[in-house]
Amino acid sequence: MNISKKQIRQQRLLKELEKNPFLTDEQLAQTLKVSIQTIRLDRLGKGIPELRERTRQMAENAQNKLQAISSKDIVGDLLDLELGKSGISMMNVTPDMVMAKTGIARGHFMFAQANTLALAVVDAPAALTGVGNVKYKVPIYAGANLIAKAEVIRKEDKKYFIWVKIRNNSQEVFRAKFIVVSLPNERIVLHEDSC
Amino acid sequence: MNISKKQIRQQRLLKELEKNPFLTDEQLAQTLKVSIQTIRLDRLGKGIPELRERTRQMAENAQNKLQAISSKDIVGDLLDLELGKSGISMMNVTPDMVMAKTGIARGHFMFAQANTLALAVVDAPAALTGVGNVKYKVPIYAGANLIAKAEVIRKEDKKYFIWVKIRNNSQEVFRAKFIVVSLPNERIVLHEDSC
DNA sequence: ACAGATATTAAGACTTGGTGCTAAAATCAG
DNA sequence: CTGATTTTAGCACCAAGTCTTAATATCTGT
Repeated sequence: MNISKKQIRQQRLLKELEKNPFLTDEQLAQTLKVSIQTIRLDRLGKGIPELRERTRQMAENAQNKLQAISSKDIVGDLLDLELGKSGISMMNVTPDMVMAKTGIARGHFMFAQANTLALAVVDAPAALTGVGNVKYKVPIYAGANLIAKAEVIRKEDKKYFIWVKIRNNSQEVFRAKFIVVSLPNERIVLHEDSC
Repeated sequence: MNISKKQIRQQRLLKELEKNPFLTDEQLAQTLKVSIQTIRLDRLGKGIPELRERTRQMAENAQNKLQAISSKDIVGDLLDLELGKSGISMMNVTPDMVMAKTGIARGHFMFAQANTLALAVVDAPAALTGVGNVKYKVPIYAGANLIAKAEVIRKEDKKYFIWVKIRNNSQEVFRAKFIVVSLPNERIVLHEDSC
């Protein structure tokens, strides 16, 4: 039965670290009521790195994720792109995109995927101007693999009319029509103070 | 002139750490061609903590930010809320919300603000279903302080028709109409596999 | 109940990336 | 050239480990 005692402790260890990854071996030893050495052995057995390494990984990881989420210009992975014509992107719905209460993905992620894909299709420093007929058809849950297809359906001077449809397992879950205006490069440099 | 030499070095130090915060004093000493002790003095003078502390702060910070950005159900700060009727929220446009090329805020942030405000007004585990007439009127740059006002303009059974307008300095920059359907609590618990 | 295996604890030497302190050497400025 | 400032150096110490070796405990099957 000692095996299970050990295993239970190791599970507890994992949970504690999930709650608070900044715990030292000493603190862990106290809360789990074993010696430091046992904690070290458990970490070794489970392949859990030491506090500093954990911290470092988190810092890097979170930094990357932040960049990916917020300062990247494409939300989702671009799979295919015909400039000025069409594009396809893929996005995985991760657990942190869903609402805590319901488990349903928050709508702006789909919107972001569609929006950025539309902007990618229009290659130009571009400002999105108008949208019509955005529709969420089915609620999405974590784990879904969303495929967005964008198509330019009309072009008038600087205005692009773009349809984006998102599917999950060949079921359409979202669609939007964007009107994107491609701006000339010059006016854009003055980026202090909105308007 | 030694004062300026020192100051220049300290500026370089800051820049190096901005590029890569994971540098040890030893590495910094090498790249700046001074002794470790000088680096330590410089850090002390500038109030820059040691590598581990920096890493820890980044990890915490980034984690918080991640949670704030992605797992929070409200994007922006809720200023006022009359359930089922109206709501007001505020969001600050930070530099990481803008497109690198143009400095213009990516549209899905405004969408997210409007969307989450609309969902907050309808208090219920709710799924957004349809949108019409989303309009981006003016490009937004970093530093803007966006005020979103949501108003329920019609209600049919479980469907709420909501207008959201976002203003920056009393200038309207965005508007959207959402149709939000409030779901009964029960159907929602089955949150494995979309659909 | 006892041997053998498994698990836990202990102890000591060493590592990284520092802090804090004192002191010497170098550089600069008037 | 002198005094102040800046830069190096050296040493003791710390946290949070690693790695190793060894001693206890605890369990398990017979």
